[in-house]
This record gives sequence, C-alpha cells and structure tokens, in this order.
Amino acid sequence: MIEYSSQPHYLVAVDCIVFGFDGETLKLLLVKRSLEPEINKWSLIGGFVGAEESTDDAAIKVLKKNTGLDGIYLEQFKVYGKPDRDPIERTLSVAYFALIDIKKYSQQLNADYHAEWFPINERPELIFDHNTMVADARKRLRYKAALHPILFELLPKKFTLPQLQTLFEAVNDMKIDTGNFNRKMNSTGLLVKLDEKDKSSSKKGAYYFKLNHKKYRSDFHLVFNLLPNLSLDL
Amino acid sequence: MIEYSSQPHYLVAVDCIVFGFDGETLKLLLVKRSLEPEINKWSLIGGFVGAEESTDDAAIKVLKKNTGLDGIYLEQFKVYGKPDRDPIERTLSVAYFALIDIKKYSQQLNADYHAEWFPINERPELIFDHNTMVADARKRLRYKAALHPILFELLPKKFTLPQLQTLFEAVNDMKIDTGNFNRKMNSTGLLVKLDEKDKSSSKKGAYYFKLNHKKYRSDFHLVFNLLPNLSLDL
DNA sequence: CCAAAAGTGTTACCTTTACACCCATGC
DNA sequence: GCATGGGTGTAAAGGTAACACTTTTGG
Repeated sequence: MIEYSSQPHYLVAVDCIVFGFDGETLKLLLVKRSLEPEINKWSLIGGFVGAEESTDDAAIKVLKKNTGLDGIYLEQFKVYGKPDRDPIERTLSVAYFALIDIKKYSQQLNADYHAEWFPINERPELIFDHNTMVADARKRLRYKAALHPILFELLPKKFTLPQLQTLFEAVNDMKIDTGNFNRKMNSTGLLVKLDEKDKSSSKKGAYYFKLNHKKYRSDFHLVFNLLPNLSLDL
Repeated sequence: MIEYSSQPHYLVAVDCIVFGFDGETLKLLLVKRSLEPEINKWSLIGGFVGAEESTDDAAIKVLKKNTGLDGIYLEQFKVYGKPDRDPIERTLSVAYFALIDIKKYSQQLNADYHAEWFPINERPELIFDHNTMVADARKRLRYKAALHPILFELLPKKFTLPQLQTLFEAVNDMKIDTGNFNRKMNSTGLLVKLDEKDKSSSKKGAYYFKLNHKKYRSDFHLVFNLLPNLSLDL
C-alpha cells in the first residue's frame, strides 16, 4: 500500500462572503458562530469540508443550509493558509464570494440560523481573519464587476436602470454619470426593456428591464468596460 | 481543551505552474515525480505544506528548491479540492503560477532536480489534474497580462520592444501590430530606453529598454489595456 | 405650474486600428 | 543597392466624459 508517509494533515473549511443588495446599500450576510472558540461572535457563513465533497460542493451546501437557496452565484477567490489563523487547530479556509438576490432570501431562515444582513460599511467585528476576507472579497467583487456583468446576480428579475446604477455606485463607492451609464448598459445588449414601469421612486417612473440570459451566458467571459475612468486597485 | 471534534483532516499540497520565456516561445518548467504513485512521470513542481509554514511559504520554498531562485513572481490562483484528485489519499492542492526570467534559471540545477523546460504547446502528459491546472494557469496568465504589466517578470533586465512583442504574442497566441504595440508600451511610462542596441536579430538593431521599477510598482494595480481587441475568455 | 427623477442629445477629446511609410545596415 | 527587421506617421472610426437639455407626472 502506497502512502504519503508522515505528512501533516489539516482541517479544511470553506467561508462564504455573501453579498446582497436591497436597492440602496450593499449588504453582507453574517451569522453568530455556534461553536467554541469565539462562540456567539459574528462570523462569515462557513463550515468544514466533508470527506466526500469537493470544496465547491461544501460551499454550495453551506449556502443552501444558511439561506435555503440553490443556484447561487459562487466563486472561489482565495485560500487562507497561515498556520495560526485558527487558534485551536490548523485550518485552511477556502474563501468564496457569493451574490444573491436579497429578495429571494427568505426572512424566516434568519431566525433559524441567526443569520443577519449588515450594510457592508456598518458590519460588526468578525472572528479570526474574516475581516480580511471581507476586504479581499470586496476588492475582488469590484474588480470582477468592472469587467464582467456579474452584478446582475444581485438584482431581482425585474429591475430599473436607476437601480442598476445605484448598485454600481454602492459596489464601487463612486458617483456615476447617468447618461453615460445608461448608454453603456444599453449598448451591451444584456438588457431587455419591459413595458412596465416602476413608479415607486419617481413620478415619471422608470422602465423595468430584465436580463437577456442567453447573451449574459454567452458574453459573460468577455471583458466589458462597465465603469467610467476604469482604474481598479486589486 | 476546545477542539473541533472529529472533522476529517486532509493533506495539503502546493503546485506551481512555472512560466518562462526564451525569446521565442512560452515555456513551462516540469519535473519528474520522485515518489509513488506515478513515479517518473512528468509533473508540476510541488510539495506538501509543512506544519509551520503558510501555503505561500510552501510555494516559495518549493520554487527555491527547484530553481535556486528567490524573489520569483508568484500568485495563488486556485485550489483544487475534489475528493479523489489524488488516488492515494485526499489531498488539496493550492495552485500558484510563477513567472521567472529563464536566463536566471541556472541550468545546473536542471540535472540535480530533473527539472526541464518544455514549450507550452509541446509538453508531455502530466499526472493527476495537472493538465487542467496548466490550462487554467494559462488562461489566468492571459487575463492578468492583458490588464497588468505582469509579463515583464519573464524578461531579462534589458529587453527590446520586438522581444516584448514576441512575448505578448506567445502568451496570447495572436499577431499584434508593431506600430500600435510600440506606441501603447511607450505610453505606459514603464519603459526606459537605453543607448545600447541589440543587433542579434537585425542589421538595424533594436534599442534595449529597461523597466521603470518605481512606476511598475506604483501602477501595477491599475488596469491597463495592453492588448488590441481586448476580449479575454477566462 | 413646478419639482424631481428619468432619460436623451451634443460635443470635445482621446484611444484604437489599419496600414503606409521611412530608417539603418550587413551583405 | 537591396532585403530585412526596426520604428514612426497618419487618418478614419469609434469610444468616453461632461453636461445641457427634454420628458413625464404627482402634488
């Protein structure tokens, strides 16, 4: 029987940075940690990787358990592998960021899992290196969102251009010129204008759009320039 | 004593996709695997992560051991975490891509470690999922190289514009217009023209340039547009 | 009618692309 | 002097940014 002699073995966890958008601010889904150490402190949604599952599977499972949702946009972005990042025992964490339509998130589960949305700039202190993870995830989200139409994952099926613009402004902490933004978005071919208007935030009303899913899938990998004065900072 | 009960533990390895450039083609540094299973088959440079080192440390160590080089450009890009990717025992692999100036690589070590450069398109079959890793690393390199001036890491201190262009063409499998390429590169402010010329490949000779390291460091994170018809495909 | 938000138009400017052209020199 | 690779010039087309302007409608 071949074996890798006496190499050390470690625990492996996944942690998910779950972004949501309520129409105004970018939010983060956090849970109260249910095990020692640091029990009852705020933490990212995470869990250990089981023997029969891939890290991707583990992340999907953890998200399903905490939000009840399937088919969430999920992207592995970094491994945190410092020997002492968990004080109890060496644990590597594979970090994923997730984008979910906050409206799909059933509020009921909130109570079950002690999960809660926080505006990203008003979040509590997190355990271990989770604060760093959030900062890294945010940079990565900005980076990716400037080049790929990823932010649609955060919006409901029907959305308006002003909503979309607010989302881009929230993610990137910047003001964007409406005229240029609309032209740019319309020119991507990703938007399908609906007849219906959203009158909740103005008298004139803003047309609803939906995503052209076929084009979204086919063009997803292309590099767009969705931001003015593109200068990211990853 | 707090502990994480009976969660499973796994081996953790790092694997490095090491790119080099000889002035003509993009190359990959491979080694003959020295342990069972698949002993003597070609493999990426890798090793297990020791108890006292981070994954980054482990990657640096593995590279140092196999190339004798310090200060290599190294970037973690993905974790491979399928349960059965190693047939002997579950092992997660943290993949890094590395860029080295092939001229700095001391040929002598080649013999010591059975490492060898292969043109990227004429490489042998690799063990496990290493073929996938190479494909992924190459995509990632293209992506990053289109937006950040990362390819200078592959060049010697002095280089010419035609060399730089050949490198971009090799990485991206495309022909690039010389005039436009030169103008774009010169406009970045990253190049310092030297008085000396390289006459090895033409009668007229091509001016040597060196990298403006200060500008390289300060502007590294900015998003350039270093390729024509930018349309990547990560 | 007016305020306020949605959305369009206009223009100056810059970048990109394609390609023609000039330059230097060893043979 | 001419072939060869190095390097510059140019003009058309397209994209970007700034901002003025029009539209709609509830109060």
